[in-house]
Amino acid sequence: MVRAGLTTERLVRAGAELADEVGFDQVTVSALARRFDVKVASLYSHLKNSQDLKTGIALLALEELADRAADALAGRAGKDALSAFADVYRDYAREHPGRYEAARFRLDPTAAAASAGGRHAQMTRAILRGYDLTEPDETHAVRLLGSVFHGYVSLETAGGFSHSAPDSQESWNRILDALDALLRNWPTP
Amino acid sequence: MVRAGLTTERLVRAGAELADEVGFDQVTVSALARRFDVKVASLYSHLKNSQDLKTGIALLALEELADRAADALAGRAGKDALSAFADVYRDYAREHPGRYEAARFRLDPTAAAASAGGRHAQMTRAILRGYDLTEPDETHAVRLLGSVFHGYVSLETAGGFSHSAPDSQESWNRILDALDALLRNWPTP
DNA sequence: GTGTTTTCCTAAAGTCTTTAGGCAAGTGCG
DNA sequence: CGCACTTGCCTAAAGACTTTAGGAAAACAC
Repeated sequence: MVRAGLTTERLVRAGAELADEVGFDQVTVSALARRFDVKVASLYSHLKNSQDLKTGIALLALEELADRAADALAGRAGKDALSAFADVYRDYAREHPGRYEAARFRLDPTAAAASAGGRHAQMTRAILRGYDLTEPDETHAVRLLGSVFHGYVSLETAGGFSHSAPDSQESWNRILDALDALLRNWPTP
Repeated sequence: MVRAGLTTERLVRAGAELADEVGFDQVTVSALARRFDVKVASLYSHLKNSQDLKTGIALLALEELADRAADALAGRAGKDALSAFADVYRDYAREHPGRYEAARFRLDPTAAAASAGGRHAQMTRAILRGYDLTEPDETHAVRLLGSVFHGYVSLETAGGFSHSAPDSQESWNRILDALDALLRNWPTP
């Protein structure tokens, strides 16, 4: 019989597509096998288990997101960099909801260390270099930005801001304005 | 044989406890049946299905959270109200991680309408009455606060801020200071 | 006390995960 | 080229969860 040409790489990539189509939590080894028209057990030569597949998708998503962010940041600073960076997250979540969910998947410490998580933190710090913050305020600000971006995107994706005025896009713009103002004027107690 | 005295109410309540112990996504009709020492099929007289159970837990969590927030807000205004409100979310998530996850569960529109979601939005608006914001800025600010609180709590719960200085509690305090300053000084383009 | 309703049960089918062991398709070496 | 070897996909099977159908006994109503 003709072989399907499975590899871990291809499986993870297809898993990511599947996630975008049906949701990350609906990604299943069985569904993936169906997609390749192959028996379920065959996938276990390439994947340790179901968790392994999900971890793979999460790592892929974090990588892609970091790549896009790095691109967006090139040649920008200040508010410009802040907006571009934030938009990368929001756009990615809208284009690839399943992958975005995956990026929020709780990784075990080993996987987390090997992930692009560090790049994300570094880039956030790079943006803050356009503002006059010193430690520990810079770290507080990193955490604030992470919270706002993740929080907004996840509420928006969950449908929180649809069906009500004003438009979500407008809130997003004004929130970025507000964050810029805040960072330029970070309060000292 | 002696009856177990199951009711939807008791099942949902036990489901919430289970969620706090093993995580919301590990809450299963089977596990719940074991907890009541009863056969699985018996639960289906009280629950439409597994989704129904999860929705019930989500509604319970939203209710509890709204009750706590209402208590915390009583007699407070301004920064004081802001901090108290924010702490309710954070503390609840730390005390009841499973329930908090449940509160983030995507409800179908019918359940969402019947949920305490509206109370949460109303209370956020009440806090903002202590600041000088007019529409549509008030709505933008509601969305910002929701994003920060949800985002911070969910990153913190996922372990994002542990094992690194400064202490998460300190970031939380400084972020609340920053939000207070921002709301007192909301930028107009 | 009889009749009705409610509560829990047994049984069964469908899905997903994961492991064990097998045959055949590709690969490498003489 | 032909052979052994490795790898890739298969069949088989067991265990867990979900959900439905239909039955028996407990609780209740009069």
